[in-house]
Amino acid sequence: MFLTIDPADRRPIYQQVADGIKALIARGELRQGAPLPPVRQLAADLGVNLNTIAVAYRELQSEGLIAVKHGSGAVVASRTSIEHTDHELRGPLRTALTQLVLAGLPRGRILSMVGDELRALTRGAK
Amino acid sequence: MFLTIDPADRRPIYQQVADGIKALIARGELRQGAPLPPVRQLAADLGVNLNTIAVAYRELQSEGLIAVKHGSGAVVASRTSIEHTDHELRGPLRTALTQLVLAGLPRGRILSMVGDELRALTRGAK
Amino acid sequence: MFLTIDPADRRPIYQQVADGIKALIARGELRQGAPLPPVRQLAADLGVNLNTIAVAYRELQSEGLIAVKHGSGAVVASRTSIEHTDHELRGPLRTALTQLVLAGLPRGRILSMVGDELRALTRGAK
Amino acid sequence: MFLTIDPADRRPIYQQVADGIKALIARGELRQGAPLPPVRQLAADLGVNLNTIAVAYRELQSEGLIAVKHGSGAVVASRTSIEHTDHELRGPLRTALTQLVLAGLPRGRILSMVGDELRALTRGAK
DNA sequence: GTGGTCTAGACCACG
DNA sequence: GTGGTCTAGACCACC
Repeated sequence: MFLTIDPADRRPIYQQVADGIKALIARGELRQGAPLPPVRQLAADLGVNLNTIAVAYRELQSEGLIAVKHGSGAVVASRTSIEHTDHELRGPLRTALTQLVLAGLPRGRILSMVGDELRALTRGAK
Repeated sequence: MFLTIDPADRRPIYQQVADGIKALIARGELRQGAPLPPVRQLAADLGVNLNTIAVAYRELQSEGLIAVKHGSGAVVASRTSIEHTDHELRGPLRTALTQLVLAGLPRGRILSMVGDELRALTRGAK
Repeated sequence: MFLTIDPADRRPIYQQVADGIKALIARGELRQGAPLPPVRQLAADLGVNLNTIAVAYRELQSEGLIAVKHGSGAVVASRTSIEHTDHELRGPLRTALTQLVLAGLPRGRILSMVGDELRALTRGAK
Repeated sequence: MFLTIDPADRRPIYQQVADGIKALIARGELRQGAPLPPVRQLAADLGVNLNTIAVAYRELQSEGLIAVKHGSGAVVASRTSIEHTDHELRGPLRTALTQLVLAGLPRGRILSMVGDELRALTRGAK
């Protein structure tokens, strides 16, 4: 599990953890049925509070991305697609792109950046 | 001024307002020197407290996007580019794209979505 | 924490607090990683409202001088240098020196005053 | 009269005008008894409201730097030293120096900057 | 008229 | 316990 916490990141820690795991799933590094590390271990590895990890797992579970089996840990769910409205999907994308445009990046540079990221994300999952 | 507050959005209201104005600037709907609505009016329009808008304006001012002239309102600043590290720019983009991939959208669909948004953002600014 | 509010000072309270903390950091009395007092405690100590301190902390955070970790307090950031244009730096210096000259202080007296202050500021930071 | 208004400057306009005139006096470009431009003319030259200039002149008058003779305009007063407590003088100097130190400028660079400014300020007045 | 600041007090989010 | 956000309402500063 390659997860890192960035103290400079403005997102709360639990969100960074949840987003990080989502990225691992999207990228195919965590496949369906694969076990997630125990809450206690991940908390120790990242040096954060146990509750923080628990909250992250709860978010993933409520989105249907992982299945938590009491007593035997959590595994990646079989269906790993999240239901979202078009509005919910476009919002963050628009915000991210706005930031890039305001930073003065030319359109071509932005598109190649998107291509890079997208390639990294869809490589494992094919 | 087309700004909306989404109660379901987890960002604080003042952030939604600031981001919304950033988008308007990036999109060219608010050009350099254009006046922003008075704090009190925008607050009334959106049905929020005056202070909430004031916080949004202060953020925009500290980022150099708007110039607030005490007593005569706020206008879009002449230089509207924000400095960011590559890391700060890639993070939100990666998160947004991850969400799209997890939603099961095919790569082509994502790329056309990005194209749409980018076109809307860079149309006005030429 | 030696911070004082001067009612005769024309700067707003939150600005005095932010400037005071900047001085403590510049002077090395608050080193990297050192915890800042909780918002509520500092507010009580200075006899001002909680929000006033919160605004000061937000300014320091947006300038990158402190890192605020939600739920566990604020600490002095690891990189504590602020970016400024030469123009932004010279302005306040010129204004301050003008005041000294107009007060009739001889050049030698002003230079020794600057030396005093500078020594105090760069002593702790080595 | 070489006075400029900087919209990016956070000081109110009347303060910029007053400070600018103080600098002209300190630098000796405006000597004792020299006439100041009429309020209306200066307002027109700078493109600001008439009241704004009036407020600036009022500040200069209350500090004893200029003498306003009803009907015949304002002139630089004969005694152009301002009474200030040591505290009032050191405050702005400390704030300006703190900014320089936090910007990461080495001590030598700061001292030469002070020397520059001081030389410019005391050149005319000797 | 404009924006800026501050207070008191409530409630939420995070660790 | 920490900080964050929001409200209502007051008063001030600027143009």
